[in-house]
Amino acid sequence: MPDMNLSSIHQKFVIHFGEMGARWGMNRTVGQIYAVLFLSTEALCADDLVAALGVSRSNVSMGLKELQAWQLVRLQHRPNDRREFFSTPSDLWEIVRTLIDQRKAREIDPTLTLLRELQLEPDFEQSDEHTQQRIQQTTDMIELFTKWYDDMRAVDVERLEQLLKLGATAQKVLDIKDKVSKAGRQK
Amino acid sequence: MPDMNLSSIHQKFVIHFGEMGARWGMNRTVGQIYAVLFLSTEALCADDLVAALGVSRSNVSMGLKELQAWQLVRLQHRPNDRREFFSTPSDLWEIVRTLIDQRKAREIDPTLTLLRELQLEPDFEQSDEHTQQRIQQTTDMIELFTKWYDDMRAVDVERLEQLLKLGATAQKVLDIKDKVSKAGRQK
DNA sequence: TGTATATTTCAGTAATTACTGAAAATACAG
DNA sequence: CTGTATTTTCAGTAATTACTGAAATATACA
Repeated sequence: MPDMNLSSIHQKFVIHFGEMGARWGMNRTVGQIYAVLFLSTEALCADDLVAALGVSRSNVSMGLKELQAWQLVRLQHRPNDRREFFSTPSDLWEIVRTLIDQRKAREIDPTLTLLRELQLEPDFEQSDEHTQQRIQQTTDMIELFTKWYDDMRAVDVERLEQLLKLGATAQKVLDIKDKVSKAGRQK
Repeated sequence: MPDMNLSSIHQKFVIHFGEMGARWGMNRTVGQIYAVLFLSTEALCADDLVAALGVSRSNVSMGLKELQAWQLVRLQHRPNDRREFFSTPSDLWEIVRTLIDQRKAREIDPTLTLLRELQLEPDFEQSDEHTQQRIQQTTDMIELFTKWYDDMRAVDVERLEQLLKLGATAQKVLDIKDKVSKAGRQK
């Protein structure tokens, strides 16, 4: 329950991010802290967050620690002030990239590792065709998406937009090409 | 703890999916049930899963219900058998699509809805420039990815592969185009 | 309709995760 | 060093989520 002087817009945003926090692999408090920082014009210190959210100081401390582990916040200092101030990157695509990176590291990479290990086991060749295929196909699909994303990672926002829009166009072009060659074969 | 006659490969796979289940927005049992079905050659009934996983019948029932809510399993019947048998789609890209759809519905769509609502609020215009920008940019980025994914959704696996590989190529082409035009301007 | 089989529901309990307050550790100015 | 401001740790507790067994419900068909 935010009990500070947050505007109605800010309040709704923060409460929503709190609710979503859990679904995004964090928890309510972490989500809310992030929401406050994301909308804040300036960097905030732990006590600002306590005031904004009405949770305990220790909870904010743990939340900030987790956000640092996610690399989603930046730490900075002010002259003649020993408190730590936190902010979020101003570039949204950078934030999204970090989020994808982190979730990939937690949700995809361990599975890819396991799948590769399974394929190296002596038992693998002995297991039934279906199991081998499932494991092989899953590995391939993860690798396909991973490689694509690695390419996108490097790119800036304008370029990202170009590339994603291009995907749609390219698909149409390939569709037409396909229809033409099929028609040719049939006649 | 799987206590049935699962091969070493199957066991490791099932245990891993159980551990990951929680990170994927399900829980251990649901993840394990899915893993068993995913590797199984044939459709399985609830009691097969009880035997394979050593959890209670009711737990399996709830797990299957959840997997049905996710639309990740298919229900089928056998002649002269009133039990329900479950299987997973054989097309992996279909499974991945369903997974993305579901997680998008749970993790992205509600946020997009909120962001749009916030922009329609009378207070929105009054709020500071930074807040307006953050909300607007977030909306735009979600919509960009959503539109791209909607295009990819329709496509089959071979085409998907083409398109994702194309992304990387297209990027290189755009890079070169960029360098050339920059060089031209500088000289 | 009755009976056997299969599935679901749900109250109670176990396990996990989140949060707090108090104490400990850290940082630094005088 | 000493004192003060700040952050972290952690044991205890609260809240949430997962799981079980028993009872209730549903289904097929004799």
